Amino acid sequence: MEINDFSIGQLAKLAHTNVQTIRFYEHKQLLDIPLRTEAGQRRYNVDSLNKLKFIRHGREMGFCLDDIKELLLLSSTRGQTCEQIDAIANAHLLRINSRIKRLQSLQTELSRMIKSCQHGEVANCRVIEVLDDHKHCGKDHGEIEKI
Amino acid sequence: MEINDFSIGQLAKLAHTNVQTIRFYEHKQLLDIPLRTEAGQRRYNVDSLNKLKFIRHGREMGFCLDDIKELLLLSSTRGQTCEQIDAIANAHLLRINSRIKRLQSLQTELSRMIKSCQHGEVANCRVIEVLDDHKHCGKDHGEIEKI
DNA sequence: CCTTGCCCCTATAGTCGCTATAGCCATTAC
DNA sequence: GTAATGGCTATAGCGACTATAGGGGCAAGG
Repeated sequence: MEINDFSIGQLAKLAHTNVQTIRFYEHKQLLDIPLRTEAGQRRYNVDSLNKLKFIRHGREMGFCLDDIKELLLLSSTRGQTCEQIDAIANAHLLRINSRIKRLQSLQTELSRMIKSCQHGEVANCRVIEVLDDHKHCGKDHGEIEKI
Repeated sequence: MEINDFSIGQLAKLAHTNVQTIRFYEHKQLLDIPLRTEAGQRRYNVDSLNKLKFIRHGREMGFCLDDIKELLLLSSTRGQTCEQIDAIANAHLLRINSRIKRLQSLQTELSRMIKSCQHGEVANCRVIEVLDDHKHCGKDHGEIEKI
């Protein structure tokens, strides 16, 4: 394997990704269309590897692919201020914050529910009671946020 | 609208759901197959409504449909202990706890990153730097948990 | 009588970020 | 010769819906 010419399998190993994911990113236009060998196999270089690693880092931090696409674009326009980059990061942070809040209130509700269950018969099970409960019905049952 | 015979649209309103979701739950066998009018329209009663509300409450608490299916089943087997119910709830609580932890560490990392950005040029942007960073490469890049 | 509007029906595709499968081709080792 | 490996494309699957296309029935208004 030369340092600047590897197959999709080699690229996958180097980036700790798997092969289908790379083809998927190509399809989604996050990775450029690579050169091909005569036999039709994709060939990559260190630039592809760096781009792929960038994408994976972004994913590890929870950015969606659209954000990452934008970040990739912005990151290559050296010479401008990073306002837009910061905006994307900040928006992401806000999403994370609200998701944490949502999960924490679920956590509270769930543990209270579980604690108050007497572990007796199903008929008296507190968990079922809560789920059966219609007290809160008719209120704001909008979208159920992703948890 | 009689109290014990309503259309899918009426049921949807009563449960603050939408019509397709009801058909979807039927397809997924969470709701029983309803009776039909001569014209082929679904007809529901209060039992269907209660079951649907149960499902929605479960979803609001973050249970997945498989869990809810199980909970529905267990809730109708009156006379047994609620061990299995508690197990489902506890497993769910654990999932929520670990998701909170994951999100909190992302939160920390993200806000540190944003804070340390000097809001200058893209070339020096701390956000891009972190995403470009290969220090952590080669370590445990397993699955990316859902956030 | 005809149109408009509303509600219902089925079947199918789209979301997101992959993962997995089927079925094929090319290279390499034995 | 043949088996293993790794590449290719195209397509389906996950979860929990949502949305769309294309159709039918029924009542009120013109």
